[in-house]
Amino acid sequence: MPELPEVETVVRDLRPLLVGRRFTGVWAGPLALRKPWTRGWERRLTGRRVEAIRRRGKWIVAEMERGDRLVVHLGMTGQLTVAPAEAPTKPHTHLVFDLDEGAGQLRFRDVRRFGSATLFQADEDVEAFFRAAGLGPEPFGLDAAYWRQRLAATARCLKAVLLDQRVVAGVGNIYADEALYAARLHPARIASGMGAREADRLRRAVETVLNRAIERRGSSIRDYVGGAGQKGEMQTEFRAYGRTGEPCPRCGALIERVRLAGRSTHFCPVCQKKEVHHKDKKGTKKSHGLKKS
DNA sequence: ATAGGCGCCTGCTGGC
DNA sequence: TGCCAGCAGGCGCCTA
Repeated sequence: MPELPEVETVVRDLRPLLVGRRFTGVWAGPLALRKPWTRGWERRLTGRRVEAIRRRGKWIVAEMERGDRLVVHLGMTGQLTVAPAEAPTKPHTHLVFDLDEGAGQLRFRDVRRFGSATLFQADEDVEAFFRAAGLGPEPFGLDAAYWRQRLAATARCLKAVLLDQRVVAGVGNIYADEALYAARLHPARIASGMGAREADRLRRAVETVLNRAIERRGSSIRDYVGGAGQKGEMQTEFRAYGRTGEPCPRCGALIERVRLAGRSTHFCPVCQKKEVHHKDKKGTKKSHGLKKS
């Protein structure tokens, strides 16, 4: 569920609730998450203060005093929230951290258990972990050359490239579709066949879509909530994702759904042309006015 | 090396 | 009403 905007919202919500607080008790349920929980974690975390919390791609990193790093991934249905200690614990809650000074509890809930929580000893270990996974750069402020180069280097379709966390970290299925729609690029286009201008359209569309989603506090379709438990609003602004059979907001053609890179993919078959237009040679720069009727 | 497919989990929805 | 296939915001492992 959570892509970069959702994870960013969680981190921003949690920051004032967690930073400076101490874990006074730690509990883990019996069901395993995606990665085995670190041996001796209760002892290492109990009594420790949270110094900072940050995001990297779709990962959440809580920086603990004395160097330990708690690294959380929300998978598809993960929720990381602070709640009052007396609030009922919902089903599928797998980790609970008691906070000092009546600040409540940090709780990790995850119905499908595709999420994970891992304890590292130091920042260097977290960085080594991200490096081993090949985690790519954050998608903001990248130069055009980076996109052009990464797209040129692969014969995969655009949808697959956007979902690849090694190319750019943080884009998932929703925002891949929304960015391709905004850039008017067909998701099945082969990445290496992109022109420089198209590559730059995609670069800008990814940034624009993600920034807008952060402003709207992410998308809540089913499970997603921010760090204080409230839903996001971006789902009301989807142009392509989940709108199969509805009219395209730009041209009125019906949004189609196909399967690409193993994922449901939504696009407008008219605005997002599969074949490249060769008409933008020199003279006809502003030819987009022609596609009326 | 790289690209595609499957499995991991649970819950919900739509069609028969 | 009931059942079951299909689907879901992600990722890692296996194979060709």
